[in-house]
Amino acid sequence: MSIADNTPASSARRPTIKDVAALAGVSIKTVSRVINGESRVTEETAAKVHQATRALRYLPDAAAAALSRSSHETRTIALLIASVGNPFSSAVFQGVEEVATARHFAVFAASTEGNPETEERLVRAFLSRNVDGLIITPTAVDHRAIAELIGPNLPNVYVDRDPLGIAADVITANNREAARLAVEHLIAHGHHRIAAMTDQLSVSTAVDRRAGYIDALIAADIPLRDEYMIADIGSETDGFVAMEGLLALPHPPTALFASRNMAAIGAIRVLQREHLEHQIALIGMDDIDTGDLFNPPLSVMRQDPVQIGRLAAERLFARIDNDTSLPQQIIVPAELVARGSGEIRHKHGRS
Amino acid sequence: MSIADNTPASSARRPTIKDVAALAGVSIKTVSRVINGESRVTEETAAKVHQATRALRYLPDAAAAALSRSSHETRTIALLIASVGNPFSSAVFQGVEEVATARHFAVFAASTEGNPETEERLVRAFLSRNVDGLIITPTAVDHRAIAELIGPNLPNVYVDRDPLGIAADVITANNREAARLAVEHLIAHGHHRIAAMTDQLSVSTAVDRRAGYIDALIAADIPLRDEYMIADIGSETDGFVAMEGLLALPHPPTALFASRNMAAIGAIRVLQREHLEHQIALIGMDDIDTGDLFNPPLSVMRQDPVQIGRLAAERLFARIDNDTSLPQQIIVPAELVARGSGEIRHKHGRS
DNA sequence: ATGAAAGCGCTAACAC
DNA sequence: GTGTTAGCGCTTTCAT
Repeated sequence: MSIADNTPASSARRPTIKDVAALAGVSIKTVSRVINGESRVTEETAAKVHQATRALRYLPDAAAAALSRSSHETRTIALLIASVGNPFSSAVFQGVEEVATARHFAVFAASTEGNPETEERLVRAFLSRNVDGLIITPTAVDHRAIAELIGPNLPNVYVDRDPLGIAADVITANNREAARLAVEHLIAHGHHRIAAMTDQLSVSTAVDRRAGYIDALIAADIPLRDEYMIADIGSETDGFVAMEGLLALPHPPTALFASRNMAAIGAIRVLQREHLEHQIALIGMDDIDTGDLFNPPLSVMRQDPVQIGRLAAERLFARIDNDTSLPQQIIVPAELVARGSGEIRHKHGRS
Repeated sequence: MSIADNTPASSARRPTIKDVAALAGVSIKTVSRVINGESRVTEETAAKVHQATRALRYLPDAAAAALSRSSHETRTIALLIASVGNPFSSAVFQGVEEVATARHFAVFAASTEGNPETEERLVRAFLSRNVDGLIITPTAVDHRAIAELIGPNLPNVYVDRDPLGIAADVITANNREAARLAVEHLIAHGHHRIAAMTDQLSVSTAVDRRAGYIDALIAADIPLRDEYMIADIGSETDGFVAMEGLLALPHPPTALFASRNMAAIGAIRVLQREHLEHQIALIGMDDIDTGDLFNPPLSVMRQDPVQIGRLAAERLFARIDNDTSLPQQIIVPAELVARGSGEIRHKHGRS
């Protein structure tokens, strides 16, 4: 150790396979064999290599390995969700992560925030990073451009909504039926003046849930009223404002089907403020985990977003494993959870 | 086009920089220059290249680029959260994503589920994938091994909890003060018999919040009671069971500080079942977004996990940008949100 | 059972 | 302004 110790500090560099080979006194190919568990190596040689990797804290460079591997697989998938801040999206992520982890895949997750430009930017970013597949919550636009971008050879699966203009694997809830059941439940509790709040109608789930609402009313011979069918609810504030509007009608509804959790939350805030929470029935869709603690406890059509995520990941891995069957549409049924707010009966006599 | 068209289908392969160069009639280096916006290229040449990239739907291979770039940066960071299913973790993710997206970085996100082995496995997986930095929610173990794994040159920042045994950038809430304020608030409403639920005491946040609870009691000359200090609450069920235990005491508490949202939720379920929700005061920590809709509305010390995520990401990017200052401890204050449950006064006369 | 050489897709360094 | 060469860290192919 000289006074001016200007050895090119190898400590700053991450060790490479070369360093391991040098320390173990073998060729890099042998190190590669040991790391990848190819068996044609002596116990003794393998031991030397293992010792060297541990001594250097060597971790293989996955990107370099992927590059040289003929398949180019990175053991990485991408997940595009609506928003990291949305409990539904998080639950989907949870399901995806569960399956991906079991397969030793890493997950890139990002939010589109419903924005098509963001969606496309993210798809490009992840394609560029050589993901082995994509799970996408589609935004409300023609998805042919996205599909062309992804190309015919890279596995991709859609969740929550049908992508417009393309045939692909899709995992969704039984939106239309679930909405119909919810509204039938309200009708069974004596309601005729039933309002519905949905997302913007360019989103397939909104269309489907609205259709289910209409199905139920028609089946019960209840005339549709335009002023009860509120679309474009994209935030709690939208739900809040819409509920205020409903209450201001000459004939306000006696029940509400809120087809998104944001809509339900906004509406409940108004109902509680007006002390109508025990007068007007409400069924949400998208569960809120603590809905049982609300005043009154919130009845919902409970989707199973974790399961949706799991199934999406399983479908994706099936494609990654070269399943070439036709695109599948998988439906995860929602179930009615009656906790109170949806069982408020219509009291005849209110205006 | 011959009858037996067995051209090696170039359509199956992703186009490379070579394909673009060939189509544009230039060298690959020129394509590289155009892609990376290095200016020393004729307008005309650039146009040809752009046209070729569009025609082939070319996307550069980020991994190969990173490998050849001397810095080896991948514009990718990793985030280890407690659990994707936990709203607090999701909010942290939201803050991180916001900042990362602005810097055009992609985010690997994964859950440790509080498991040290999982944490180490994930760190290895992400190091191997050449992330440019890590944001970690530390599990309750000595982190020197993890720190050695990461090495001295890779930026890493910790969130929510102090990592044990190492000095590093950490972003946390003001856990001790927040807990003290919460308990003081309960004392100010006439309570002396105040219980506290915390996580396992190997987690720094639990220790700090418990200390704040003790601070408040000591300052008010209220004797500590072991049976009121419940640790190891790791799930809603734990909170539920603990609350049942508290109610079964000879002298049950008249107020509760629930230092995790799971604890609060479990406790409220018991209180509602026993119709005590308007008798026993409760303040949570970790906000529940819809706590205002509970019966009664839930008072909390509201942390700002999105802000914690943002600050963590900003700190990480500062390190990535070669900030070499000493490790920083950043505190994000929690604020008292008084919505009702925490303002229930002690009614003298109850046993 | 082990190693040498070529090359994955790209950028760095240097030529012209 | 543009092209050539070398090489990032690894796996593949082929030799020994």
